[in-house]
Amino acid sequence: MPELPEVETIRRQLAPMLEGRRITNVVVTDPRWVAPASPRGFSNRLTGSRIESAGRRGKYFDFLLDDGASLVMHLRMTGNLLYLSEASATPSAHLRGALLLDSGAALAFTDPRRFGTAEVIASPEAVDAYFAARLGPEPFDDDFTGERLHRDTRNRKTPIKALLLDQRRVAGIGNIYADEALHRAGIAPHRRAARLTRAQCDALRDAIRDSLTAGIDAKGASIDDFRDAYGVQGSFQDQFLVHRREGLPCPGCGGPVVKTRVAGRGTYFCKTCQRG
DNA sequence: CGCGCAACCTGTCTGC
DNA sequence: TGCAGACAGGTTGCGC
Repeated sequence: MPELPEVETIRRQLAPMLEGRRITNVVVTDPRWVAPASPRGFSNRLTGSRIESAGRRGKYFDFLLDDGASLVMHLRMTGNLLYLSEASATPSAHLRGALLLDSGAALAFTDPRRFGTAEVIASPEAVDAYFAARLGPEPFDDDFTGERLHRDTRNRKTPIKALLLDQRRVAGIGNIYADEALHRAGIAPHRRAARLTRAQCDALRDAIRDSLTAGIDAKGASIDDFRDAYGVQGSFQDQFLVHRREGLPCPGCGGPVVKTRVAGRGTYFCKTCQRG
């Protein structure tokens, strides 16, 4: 579910509601959500802080606090972050924790599969180090170029799809947008990265941006669990070119989309349009 | 270092 | 209907 467009959709909705608000209480209903911190320690650390901004890096939320620390969250597979204008409306199903705000609203984290995380990172420098260790360039930043992608693929025999899923190469792409971008670029997902030409890397860079932009415009893809900050489904799943479309016609040639397995993930592509 | 894969969890769907 | 097994959008750590 939550790849860059889904996280960005929520971030855009939350930013105006959270910025300038003070956290009046924090409830942790699943200790795993904040581990290795303790629920009490997590709650005490955040209570009284003001949220300065709602940022994003890759698939991570980065809520900057007034003391320079950041509250960093990740939805992993099935997490949802819901904005509730009335704190009393906090959902009970799969609730992992909630922040109560001085506006009377609440931010609730739900997650059936319990992979999602929340943690406080003490300083801007520590946040930079945290992301630098895990994430490559943002797909829309100037330093993510076809040239860079070409350089990063040299001597790499891993399938290009596996490389796109590696967050240190480029941040924010997951299984959905990897399939969609590779189709747009006409590249087979199992193609060895080192075999891509410079022109293909240029095309792939553009295809990644186009796929992510389309996803953001559609307010994300809701295959199953994903909801935006107001509990509403996205619509990008209705525009998928190949992902989850096994046996359905390829929008490029009309031939059947095939399902295979690449990098351990369910992978969808068109054998005719993706020969590169 | 590069790569593949299991593990972390729960829910849902498929096939017998 | 019941049940075992496969599979699901992500990330990390381990073994080779």
